[in-house]
Amino acid sequence: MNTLSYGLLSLLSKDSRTGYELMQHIQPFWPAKHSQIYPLLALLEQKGYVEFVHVLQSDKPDKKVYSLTEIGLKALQEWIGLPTDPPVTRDEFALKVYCIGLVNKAEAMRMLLERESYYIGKKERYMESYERVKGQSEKPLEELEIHDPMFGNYVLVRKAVLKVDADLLWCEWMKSKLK
Amino acid sequence: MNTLSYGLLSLLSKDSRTGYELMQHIQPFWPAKHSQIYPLLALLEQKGYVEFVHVLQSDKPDKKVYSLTEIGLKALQEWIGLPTDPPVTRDEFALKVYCIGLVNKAEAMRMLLERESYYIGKKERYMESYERVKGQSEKPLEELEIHDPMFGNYVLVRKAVLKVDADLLWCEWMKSKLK
DNA sequence: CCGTGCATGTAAGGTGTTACATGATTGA
DNA sequence: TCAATCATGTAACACCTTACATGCACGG
Repeated sequence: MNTLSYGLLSLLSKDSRTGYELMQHIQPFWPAKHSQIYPLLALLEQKGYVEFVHVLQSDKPDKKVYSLTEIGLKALQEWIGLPTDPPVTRDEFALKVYCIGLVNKAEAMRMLLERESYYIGKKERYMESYERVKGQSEKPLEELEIHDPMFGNYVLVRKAVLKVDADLLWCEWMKSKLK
Repeated sequence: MNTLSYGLLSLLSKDSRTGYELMQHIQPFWPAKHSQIYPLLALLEQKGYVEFVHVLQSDKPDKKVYSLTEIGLKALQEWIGLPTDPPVTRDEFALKVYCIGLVNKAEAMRMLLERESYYIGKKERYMESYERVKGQSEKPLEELEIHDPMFGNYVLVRKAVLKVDADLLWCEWMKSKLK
């Protein structure tokens, strides 16, 4: 049972989902391709942590809708209390910034602006998520507390926005350094 | 030639270093173990991107001090201009936060405080790096510009501090949510 | 007509971690 | 005395990405 497996259980603790949907929704937390997820779902099913129903579709391909079982829920709850690995980030851009003196100012500025617009796009998508969470929540977001179903979504969107704001602040600061 | 290989060239563009030192200094940008670095250095040497001298030591084990060659520098400069992969972060804690409603408030608070003290420790280490950079720089840091040797270090420490401050801000905000 | 989305799966290859191997010095 | 640091390397395993495979519907 690796972290990705528990991540899949985490998502399934809120909604029943297909492998395809799980693949899409786990990206912000733990990027993974479908080729990694489908075999893990088969394993989780073997262990009895999840079960699925076949749903036949005529226009689209048939699908398997997975849901969490009782013993899957127990495994998930145990995992939450266990020691948590520190986050790991790998950023190719940081390596390039380290030796940015090897290129001229104009080239460095071009790279920075490209990265900045990447962060701007990310921020836009986070704001959309924020609106979606607001729409799906019954209470105003500030009143949500730990046992509300949208609590996790809410606090994680907040985390993502704070992070991308820090990145954008750094870009702004960097631009003044490259003038 | 993968990203880690270029990362090693990036570090070597500033100083000649042993594999062991490269392993230590690349951690903040691109975490890697020595078992991954030593074989890559051998490959880079085969390709002529780096060269090394044996340095015999009596008290400590002998070492190989690697440095960047002319053609290694050219390869590095070309890579900088190439499209840059987006950063990838995998954070087990975020997955747990997503379904944090499965545990009680006290347990959630315990986990949050643990993560907060992890960030506090990180911030301390970044402040130490900041002081080290300040000590090694000839000019005041605010006056450094792109072609100064400490520029990369300076702007990356700044980036790391902004990031960890955002994380600590989120922890503070979360604590009020769990009261 | 061509690409994208939906939906599942396998195979091969590249990347990253853990463990094995050695051995002197230094500090707790 | 036990662990950590320095210093290199290999082997086995786990994890992740890319490519192969199929096929219908829909929009540009």
